[in-house]
Amino acid sequence: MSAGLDRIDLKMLRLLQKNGRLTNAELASLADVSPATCHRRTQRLFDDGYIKTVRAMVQPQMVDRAALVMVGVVLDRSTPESFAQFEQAVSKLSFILDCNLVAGDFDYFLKIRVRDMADFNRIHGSQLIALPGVRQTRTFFVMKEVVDNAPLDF
Amino acid sequence: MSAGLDRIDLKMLRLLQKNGRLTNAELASLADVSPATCHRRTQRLFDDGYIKTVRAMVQPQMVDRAALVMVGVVLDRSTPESFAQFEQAVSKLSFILDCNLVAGDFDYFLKIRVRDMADFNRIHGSQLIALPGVRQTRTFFVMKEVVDNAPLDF
DNA sequence: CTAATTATGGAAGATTCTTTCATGTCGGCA
DNA sequence: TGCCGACATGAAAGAATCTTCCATAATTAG
Repeated sequence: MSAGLDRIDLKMLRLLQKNGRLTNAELASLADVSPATCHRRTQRLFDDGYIKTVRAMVQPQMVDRAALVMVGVVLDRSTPESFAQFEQAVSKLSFILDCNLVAGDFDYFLKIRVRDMADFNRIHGSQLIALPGVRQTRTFFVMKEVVDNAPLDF
Repeated sequence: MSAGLDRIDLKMLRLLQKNGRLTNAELASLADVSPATCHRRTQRLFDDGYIKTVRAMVQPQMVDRAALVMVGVVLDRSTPESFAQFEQAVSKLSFILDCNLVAGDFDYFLKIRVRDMADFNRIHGSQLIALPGVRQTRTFFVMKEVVDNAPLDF
């Protein structure tokens, strides 16, 4: 698997992914190492970039972002400049959770969270179709979230 | 906005979403409350379900999951039983990060992380098309991740 | 086999957590 | 207005945890 990670590192990564609030003492106990070693190893996992951040997963419904929408986007032209312009504009829209350049019938796929359908319609009309170089969008309203942002399995 | 959350709660939620490793003392200082109050409020945010979990965000490349794929799925029949069977099977596949029932040309959208394209092809042939009730799948390989799992804006 | 490098756990001072308690704030009600 | 109850707040202090130092053990290179 990944160079530089032994069995203990992997165990710690999995534990921290499941529960980022484990204290160093708890993690040490679960990973069968001393608190001192655990502390050093955890620091290394952060310093070397194995863990990007630790994030509290806020329940969307609780902060009025219950509606999830997937949007396929086709651009006018498939030039690097067109792509770059689109991507730069997308990065400034905070309601866009995912934006991926894909191979297939679309150029980009967006994952968007908003308050409700009315909110999405407003945003679609005013901000999405106004993104640079957009020829066409196809909207897929999410009716049921079966799996949402599952932890990485490794 | 959300009932039961004042300005301080929202600030704490945003801070914890950005950095789930903030100590209580740090969070208290950033939110301009005493550590005692901060501690009580944080506990309430967890107990009342505003924060689902805290998760270390593991860099996929570092654990050999560099390939991202979006898959649109169409089922044979649109019956509740068919949907339920499909969803139950999907929930057991740990490489599926997102699974959403959508309105539009597909029944479901999947977001999948694997090692590489070869790995996906193997999984597609052996596990995806074998899911119960699948009539057709359409695969969109992600060529560039522009925005990946951005924090909620609220 | 030896030496150098690296990793490990115990120990201890510094920091932080967590609870208690007295005080302060707000809204309802006579 | 004045009183009361419910709730929130910050200071304080014992308990727990963090973080670093150090001597030792394990691993690797030559």
